[in-house]
Amino acid sequence: MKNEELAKIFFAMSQYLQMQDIAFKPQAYEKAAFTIQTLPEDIEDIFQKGGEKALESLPGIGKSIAEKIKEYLTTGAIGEYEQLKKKFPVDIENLTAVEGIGPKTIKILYQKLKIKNLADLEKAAQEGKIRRLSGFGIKSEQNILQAIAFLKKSTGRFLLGEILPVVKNVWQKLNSLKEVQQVSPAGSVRRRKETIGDVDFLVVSDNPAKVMDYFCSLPGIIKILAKGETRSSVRMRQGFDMDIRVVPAQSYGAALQYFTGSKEHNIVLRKLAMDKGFKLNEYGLFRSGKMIVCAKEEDVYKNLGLCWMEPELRENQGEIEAALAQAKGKQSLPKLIGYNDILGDLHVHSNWDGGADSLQELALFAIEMGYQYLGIADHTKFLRIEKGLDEKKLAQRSGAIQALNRKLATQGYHFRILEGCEANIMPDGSLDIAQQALSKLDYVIAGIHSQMKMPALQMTERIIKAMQNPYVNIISHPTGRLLQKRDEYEIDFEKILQAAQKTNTILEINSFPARLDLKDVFIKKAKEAGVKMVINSDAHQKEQMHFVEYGIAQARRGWAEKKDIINTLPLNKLLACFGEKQKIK
DNA sequence: GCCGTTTTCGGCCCGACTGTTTTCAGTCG
Repeated sequence: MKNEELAKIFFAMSQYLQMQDIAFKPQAYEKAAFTIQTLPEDIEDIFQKGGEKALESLPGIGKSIAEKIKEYLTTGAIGEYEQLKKKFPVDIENLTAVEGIGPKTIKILYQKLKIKNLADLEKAAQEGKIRRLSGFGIKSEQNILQAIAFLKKSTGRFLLGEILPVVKNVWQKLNSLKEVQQVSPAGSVRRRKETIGDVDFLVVSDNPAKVMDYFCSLPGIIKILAKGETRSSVRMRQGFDMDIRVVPAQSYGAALQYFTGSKEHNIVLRKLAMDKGFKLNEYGLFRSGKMIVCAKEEDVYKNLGLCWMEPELRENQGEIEAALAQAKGKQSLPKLIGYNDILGDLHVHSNWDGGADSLQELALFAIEMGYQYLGIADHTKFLRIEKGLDEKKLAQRSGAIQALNRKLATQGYHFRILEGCEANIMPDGSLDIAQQALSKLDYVIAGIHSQMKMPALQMTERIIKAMQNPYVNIISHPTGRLLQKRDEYEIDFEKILQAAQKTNTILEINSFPARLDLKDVFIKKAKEAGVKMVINSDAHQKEQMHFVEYGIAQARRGWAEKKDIINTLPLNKLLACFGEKQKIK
């Protein structure tokens, strides 16, 4: 998959063009880069199937950029990019990663001090050479050193699962201030993106100065990056930044819309506003200089002729068109699955395999969460390291589960523990445990836990073969990615979807913060293909069952509705749904 | 360089904050 490489090149070209003060082209390259980066398909496939014409049909890609993509795919390089690199032999990607350093600064630093990379930059700053340049001073030099130090220890982005608990805590604190009338997180946290760069809070207050003081003195702050009357910015110990903005009450709706983004969503929205004779910015919606009060976000959308939409949808992936259609009376926006719609978790590990908690502890925790059922999906024997169960142990566990079900029933709980397992899919697509043992379970999950670097064709066939097994109901973490660590397997997702549809196999949305697998664009594709999904926590200790919130968020980002997710079904219907699989045997 | 139900030319999102400057350029979101 060359998507990421190409996106990187076009981002770099955008920077190079900015260095040369060229207008508008940089944005064009940036947009193309973004399109490629978020493309669900392999760009090489698109080119092979439809040639340059197919490339040009992608948003932000025209004749010139399509030609460059072709050049890269056929020759492995882009001539113009190579020329730019020769002209400015600088490490753009890493230098722009330094906060406060942009293309113009990079150009000056290269021309005056021959700075090409991070090491050069750090050295020059340490030697006090930067402060002597016109336009720079001691402060800018110090900021560069601090930013480099920050860069060195931070990965730049954080998992939603790491950030959201901190955000909820700060949110609660701000909410309890009497000077605060309204407060909400905005930005990618509000959209529940899988990784977060920094956090934005939006506040309405009758005493902004007090709020700023309070915010800048929160525990866990290691640096105040900016403190103004309406905006402040701080760096947290964990390594991420938090911003706060105070806005007037009559601007709150517009501001919340604006700062929630995404950037791409907003650009389209502002264009739409302009077309209709409005001007839209963070302060409100204006018509010939007059502000139309938008105290609520709904007001902004309504005035533009759109329905309000959930923040998780705002990625310019068709939601604006859908909201336009919906405002005209056509149900087009999805009715997203709610955060309380899940009735049970079907992927939890007990202490029968490597999990931390007993069946009873897990069951009681699930009951506390309001679940009606809980599926125990312990590993099977291939995963020795996780103490995977063999046929004999599975049979023993069955006795324990049935006994516990009886005990819970006598205690008056309307709750059922389901017997499942997470079998390992071997390289040839077979499972690591006897069919006979699987036939006795309520349901079976199968997943890949080894040999993840197979070529696309083989890997796809491997998963499809597992789906063809009449006992396999669910494929766990179908693409195998680990955020910030490991890419997804090489697979042909379209083929996987076709097979899932044909075999009545359910695809998992794994809620583990580093997995969130399926990813949003794949969820959307699965939904469109009519393939059912299940949102599971993959908990190895009971508290991790709360991870399901991240899985639901991911499902919502993929436009999933309640009807697309099988563990929103009551128990009898869920079991009937598993039964569908057996019919094809 | 891209784009088009006012279009194949002439537009392209916009404001706060910083650090350096005396009026603004660069960066960021």
